[in-house]
Amino acid sequence: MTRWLDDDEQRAWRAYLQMQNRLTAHLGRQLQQDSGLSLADYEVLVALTDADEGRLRPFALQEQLEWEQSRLSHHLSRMQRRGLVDREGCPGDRRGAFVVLTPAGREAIEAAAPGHVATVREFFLDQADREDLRTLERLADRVLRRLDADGRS
Amino acid sequence: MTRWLDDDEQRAWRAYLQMQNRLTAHLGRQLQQDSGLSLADYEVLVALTDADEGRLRPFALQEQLEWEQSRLSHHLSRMQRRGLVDREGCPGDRRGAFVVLTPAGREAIEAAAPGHVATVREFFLDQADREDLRTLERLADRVLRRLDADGRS
DNA sequence: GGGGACTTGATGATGTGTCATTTACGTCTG
DNA sequence: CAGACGTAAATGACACATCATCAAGTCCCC
Repeated sequence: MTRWLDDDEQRAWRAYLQMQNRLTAHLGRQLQQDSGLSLADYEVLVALTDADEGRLRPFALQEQLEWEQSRLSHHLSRMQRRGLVDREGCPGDRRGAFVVLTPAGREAIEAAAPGHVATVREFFLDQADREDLRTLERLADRVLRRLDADGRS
Repeated sequence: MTRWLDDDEQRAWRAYLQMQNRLTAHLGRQLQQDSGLSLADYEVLVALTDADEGRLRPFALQEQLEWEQSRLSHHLSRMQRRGLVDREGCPGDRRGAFVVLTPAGREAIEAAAPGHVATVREFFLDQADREDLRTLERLADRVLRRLDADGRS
């Protein structure tokens, strides 16, 4: 006997889904048009920028981004083709590799970040007060814990 | 002068992004594995099920789903190939067409829905109380209004 | 009723994500 | 040190999304 969603649940869930879809689409379009980067590119570049010397092992990047290994590999190939990152061999573990931020990659992320942050602020953060943010963070953390619990079983 | 995110904002935004990515991935995987449908398939089938006689004009479907026209067209082609929907000519407007739910499509959505709803409940709704849902809905509505305001300018 | 503008919808090219598999190297154990 | 097992990463096939463009029909106004 399925317990379907009641009206409150239905409205909240749909509103959430709609916000997710439209906000993500909007952020992606802004980034793409203003900087020629996708949201995925942006995430990769941010992670590399935060890393020491702009270099990371792919598997470290993978854990940080929570991407599938194969997705990362394909994406890095495309970014490499565009000159945003480069791959280097890893001394000491010859299976391994390093992903390195190129100068062009660093330029791209530095040019893109202000506009992206401004857009996140304008369309999301400015629509929420501190209390909303706390509630959202608490909810998200609980959902994530629930997902973790499931994955590890 | 970019105003970067402060700690509270950073944490909330990241938690939201992470929840979004992982929850969507989890829901998609559950649906795919248990029913052989993608989330996109599911949305299309739900819209058709709600429609009178399981038939809709593609452009009506498009507005309801808020998809790009081309995405819908491609997706319908794939679903048609799999026998989930069918296309029919539209009397009265010979440009137009109808998308029709096939018996197989109806079976698929009826088989998939209970599991999907249960998963949404287990991983999302059960992690929120009524107050959380109200807050989320209010926030989502405000973000959506902001997006609307931008689009129409 | 003829011609432009809009609407409905399909298509091809390209970039992206996932799954399954492969390659190559490391590690541990008998 | 040989073989089994595990780990790092790449690859190929396919499903999906987006963009630009096209084809065909409808609407409207002169």
